[in-house]
Amino acid sequence: MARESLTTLEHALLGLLGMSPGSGYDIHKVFERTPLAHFSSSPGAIYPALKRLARAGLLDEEMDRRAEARPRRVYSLAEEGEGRLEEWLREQVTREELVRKPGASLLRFSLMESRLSKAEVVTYLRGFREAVAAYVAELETYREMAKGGGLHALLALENGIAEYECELEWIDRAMAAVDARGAGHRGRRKRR
Amino acid sequence: MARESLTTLEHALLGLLGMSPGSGYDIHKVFERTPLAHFSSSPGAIYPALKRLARAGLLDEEMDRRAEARPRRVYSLAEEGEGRLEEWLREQVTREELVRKPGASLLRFSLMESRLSKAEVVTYLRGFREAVAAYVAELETYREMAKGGGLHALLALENGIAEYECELEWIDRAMAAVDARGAGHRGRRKRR
DNA sequence: TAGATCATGTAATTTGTTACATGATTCG
DNA sequence: CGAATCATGTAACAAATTACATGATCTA
Repeated sequence: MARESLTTLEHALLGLLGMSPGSGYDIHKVFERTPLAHFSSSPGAIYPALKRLARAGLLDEEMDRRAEARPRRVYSLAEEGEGRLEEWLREQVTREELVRKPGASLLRFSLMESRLSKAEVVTYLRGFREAVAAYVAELETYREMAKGGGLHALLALENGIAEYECELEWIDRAMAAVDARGAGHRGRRKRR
Repeated sequence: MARESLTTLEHALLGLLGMSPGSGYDIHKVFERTPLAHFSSSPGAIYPALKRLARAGLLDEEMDRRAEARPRRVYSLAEEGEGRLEEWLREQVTREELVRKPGASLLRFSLMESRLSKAEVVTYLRGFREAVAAYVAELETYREMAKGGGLHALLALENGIAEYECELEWIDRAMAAVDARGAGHRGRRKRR
């Protein structure tokens, strides 16, 4: 059992349920009504994923039968799940992830706040920055080639470059913001 | 047969083969070596998709057996495929597409150059701009909410806002560039 | 009290991923 | 002449989408 690696959706579920336990419908609402919306809120994706994670021992499943209502299955992060989650949170941003899983790097950033130390967060952002900068450089090399092609192709390429440059600026702001804050939640202020 | 709507990959295949016919491996190379890389270059995605499109009558499949080499199946855009492609190219950008299919709106832009008139392109960009602006406005409303949450959540939200604002700037530049060029390829300079 | 929407899912189908298979050609 | 890489796929499997199903509770 237990596929080696989890999907982005599964990681998102671990992260969200790690913040506060909830049911499939709670997750559905988050995906429906917050900017996390690029995940599908379709039940056919969420419920089976929760079940998979529970079967794999990464989530605890608990039946909630207060009162009259239909019983709801409430999921919370199991210990093994914490391990897997933090392992994922510590993964560096790669070119591959940048290109093939847009949003994943940012998702990881937004879920690491309470689980990684400030130093780790800064390291993560530094790696993020490097990966983006390298990709921008790669895209620049296409520019000459694209000049031979059509106008739209060139513009589309420039869209990509601009987008990632904008990401770079954000990363710098984010580093400053993280830095400005005192020692992180898990930062364990230097003893005494 | 013929599912109602095509996937983004299938639309991309129609667009690429509409520019110049080619084999599955040619497509693979494009996805592998150009910034179109967010499509999977895996043969398991490409070859079946080509077959589907050929079966549906949107692509023409032709066996190329020059000389010694293994025969390659060369695909080109069929007439029905042109219709479907142009139909898709004329679709407006929606919030849904922006959120759930990142990259699709830009792909459409880059494939419409030789098939839509300059006026249509400008209209498309105008719609694109509106959709992005509306989405930025939507994200702004979350900002207040996010202040209650953690720092990372707020930063992630601001990343989204910054990214789409950057997209707005690009759209303006693109409109200017398209406009600056003479009457478009399909623009049929005013008679005489 | 009828209709919406909350809350929970299941099932059929399609798509995409990963891994494998195969033969030709080019490179060291 | 052996290894890489070009070029073509197939097969098994996992995952996501779409559509359906069901009952409770709120609301006009």
